[in-house]
Amino acid sequence: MSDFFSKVYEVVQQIPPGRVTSYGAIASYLGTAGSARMVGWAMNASHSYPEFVPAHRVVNRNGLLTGKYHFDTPDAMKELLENEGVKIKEDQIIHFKKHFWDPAKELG
DNA sequence: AAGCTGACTATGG
DNA sequence: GCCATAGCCAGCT
Repeated sequence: MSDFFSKVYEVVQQIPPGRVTSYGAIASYLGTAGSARMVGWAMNASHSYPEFVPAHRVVNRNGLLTGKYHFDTPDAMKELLENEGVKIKEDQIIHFKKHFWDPAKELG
């Protein structure tokens, strides 16, 4: 497992319940700004990671649940978020900015 | 081994 | 404000 993937998982695991962040924010925090795709790719590969990775708390910059179809069911991502108090409408997080969790800001 | 792909984002028309 | 284009780079075929 490359360092990049491990670091992505470590950051994602530190996202508090009810909070969300974006692929770009994580990439930027890891010093690989512009490689947001790799963060998404890491999520795609998170199933092979030995620990639980709350990939549902990572969405695109618009708060859109673009990765919902990569879960067991298309509604799994939405239900997980709503279970944590995050409202979803039309596959988009309501008050996204309010729930946004910036790793660079929260983790220093 | 060489190319394609993608859970993204910024930019320009 | 929506559509097209272009960087990004690791894994998969």
